[in-house]
Amino acid sequence: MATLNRPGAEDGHVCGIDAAMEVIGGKWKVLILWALHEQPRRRFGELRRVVPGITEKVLASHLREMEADGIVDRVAYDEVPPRVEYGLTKDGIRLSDALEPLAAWGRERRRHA
Amino acid sequence: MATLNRPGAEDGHVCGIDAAMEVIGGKWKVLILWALHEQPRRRFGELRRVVPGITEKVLASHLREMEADGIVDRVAYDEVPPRVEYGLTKDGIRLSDALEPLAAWGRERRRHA
DNA sequence: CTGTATCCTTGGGGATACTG
DNA sequence: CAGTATCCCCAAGGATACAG
Repeated sequence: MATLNRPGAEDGHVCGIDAAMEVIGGKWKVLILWALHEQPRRRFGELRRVVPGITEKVLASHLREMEADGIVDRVAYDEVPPRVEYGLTKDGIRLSDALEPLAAWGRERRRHA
Repeated sequence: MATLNRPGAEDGHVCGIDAAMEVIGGKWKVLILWALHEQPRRRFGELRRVVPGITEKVLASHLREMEADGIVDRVAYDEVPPRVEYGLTKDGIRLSDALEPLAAWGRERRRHA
């Protein structure tokens, strides 16, 4: 187990979790991650449908941030009408896998709620 | 793997993760969790020191929310000066364990950053 | 279809002072 | 020591319109 006030944490992170939290901290990011983990190569409009309640603007900005964080990749096909497919990078897949125990905890908790 | 648009998700949660995210979503909550996982029975002032940057007000409100969520327990001793000790419930410990892979992901990512 | 561009709102969190 | 009580701020997110 890592130490909280570990010497050498000059990057502003005291443990690995908060570094991860910065990446998945956006309001809808884990849902987007989950959607792409369930089925990759999803299109923009598809994601909008599968993540109910999100607006175009927020979906777009979240996707862009996740791209910048190296967990989502974007493939644009030069067609008309335009087609864009989103998927997970290797790192995104590993993140998604790392999220599974947390998801199990949430499911379990809901069962007993 | 759970389905995103699972029928029967009338509680507003589409998968287990977002239920978990609601619990750990506060800005400092994972750090508090981590601190109590490392060493339970910590006192208020101790937590304030070990979670650098947090204010009294936010620490107090976070602790109260985590208590309400059933992951933190609070024991007040009737002494003067007052003494209060915070720890994790069973559920809090399980949550903390479920967070470990995520922490590992964050640490790994920092190594390669 | 896949997005920008604007404008606006809200509540989570910060600063500070105070109390039992 | 372990917290409340106030006041305040601002960035994340929402609504809507428009564009290539």
